[in-house]
Amino acid sequence: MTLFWVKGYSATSLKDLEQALQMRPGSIYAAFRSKEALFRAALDLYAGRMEAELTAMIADAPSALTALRSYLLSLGGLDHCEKPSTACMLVKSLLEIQMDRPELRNVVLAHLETVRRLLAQGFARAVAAGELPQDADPARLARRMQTYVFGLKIQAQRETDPEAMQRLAQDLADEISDLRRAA
Amino acid sequence: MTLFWVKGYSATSLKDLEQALQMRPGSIYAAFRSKEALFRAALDLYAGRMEAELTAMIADAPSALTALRSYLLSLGGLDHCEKPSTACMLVKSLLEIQMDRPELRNVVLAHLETVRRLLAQGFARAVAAGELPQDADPARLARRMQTYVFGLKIQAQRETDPEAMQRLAQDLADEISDLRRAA
DNA sequence: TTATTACTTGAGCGATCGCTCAAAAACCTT
DNA sequence: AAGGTTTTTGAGCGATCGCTCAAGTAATAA
Repeated sequence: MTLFWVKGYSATSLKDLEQALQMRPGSIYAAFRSKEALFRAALDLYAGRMEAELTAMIADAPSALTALRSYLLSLGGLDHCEKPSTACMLVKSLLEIQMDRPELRNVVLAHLETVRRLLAQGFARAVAAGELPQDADPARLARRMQTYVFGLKIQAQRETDPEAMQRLAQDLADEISDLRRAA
Repeated sequence: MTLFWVKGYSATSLKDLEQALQMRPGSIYAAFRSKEALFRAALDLYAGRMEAELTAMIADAPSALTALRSYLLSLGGLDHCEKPSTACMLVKSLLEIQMDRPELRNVVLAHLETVRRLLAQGFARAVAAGELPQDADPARLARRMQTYVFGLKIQAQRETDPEAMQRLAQDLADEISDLRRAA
C-alpha cells in the first residue's frame, strides 16, 4: 500500500512489489489476480483506514463541528516524516487513472464518495445538535469541506514552511467555524 | 503537452509522442534531449499559458478582487469537453513526480510558486485599491486562494453533477467576496 | 550539376515491463 | 516414513520501454 501510495500505480513495478511483499511473482499472482487487483486491494486498505479514522473522529467528539474543524487543523501539521506521503492516495489515483481503466476509476470514485458521505453525516449531526442553522445543507458543506482537504493535502506536498501551512489550515478551519454564526 | 497533461509523464510512451508530434524517435531526440526534457518543455508551455491568462485576467479587470472571484466561479463551469483535462497539469505532475527526479520537481514547484505570486499580486492590488482591509496579508490570501483552486479542479475531475460544481464554486467565491467586509 | 551540410528515418539495442508455469519445497495426513 | 496436497520458486515469455545511429533524404552552396 505504501509503495503504491508514494509511487503511484504505473510507476510501481512488480520488482518493487516483490521486494516490499517479500514474495516472488508466482505467489503474488496466486494471492492477487493481477497488479491491478493488488492495487485495488491497496486502495481499499487505504480508504478503509481513512474512513475508519474519520468515523471515529466524528463519533467520539462531543461536537461534530469541532471535530471537523480539528481535522482540518491537523492537516496543517502534516509532517513529511510521519506518513509515507502527505498527499491523499485517492486523489493521486484519481489524477493518475484514466477513463481507459474504468474499474479502477470507479473504485476510487466510490471511496471518495464514501468519504464525502461521512463528512455529510458529520455536518448533519452538527445541524441536529443546533451547531449549524437548520437550513444548512450537509451535502453541500461536505463537498466544500472535502475540497478544502484536497487543496490542503496538495499544498502540504509542496509547502516547505510549516508556519505557512499552519496558518493556511487555520484559515480554512475558521471558515468551518464561521458557519456557526452564518445566516 | 495535451498528451502529457492527460496521461501523465510515465504513462505517456514515446510511441504516443511519435504519433502526436508526427515525428520519428530520432527527430524527437534531436529537437529535445530526452523524454524528460520534452516533458519539461510541455510543463513550461502549460504554465506559461496559465500564467499569461491569470495575469491578463487580473490586469484587465477594473477590480482585482472581482477578477479573482470570477476566476473561481469560472472553475465551477469546467466542462469535460472543452479542455483535455479539468485537473491542473502542475498538480498532476506534483503528485506524480517523486524526489528521485529533483529537476522535474523543481520545475513544477517553481511554476506553482509563480502562480501563487501572481495571485498575491492580485490581492495586493485589491488591498491598494481599498477593496480589502489594509492589514490583509496578500501572500496568505494567495495561498488560500490557490488551495481553493487545487481543490476545485480535483472535484471537477470526479463530480458529474454540474449544478453541484457550480454551487461549490459559488461557495468558495463567496469566501473571497466576504473578505471585503471582514475585519 | 555536384559537393557539402542539415535533417529525417526506422530498424533495432539492451533493459524492463507484467505475467506464466513446470519444477521444487513445504506442509499435511495417515 | 510415505504419499498426497498446497504453496513457493525463479527462469524466462512476449511485449514494450526509452533511446541510438548508420543509412537515406532534403536543403544549401559552389
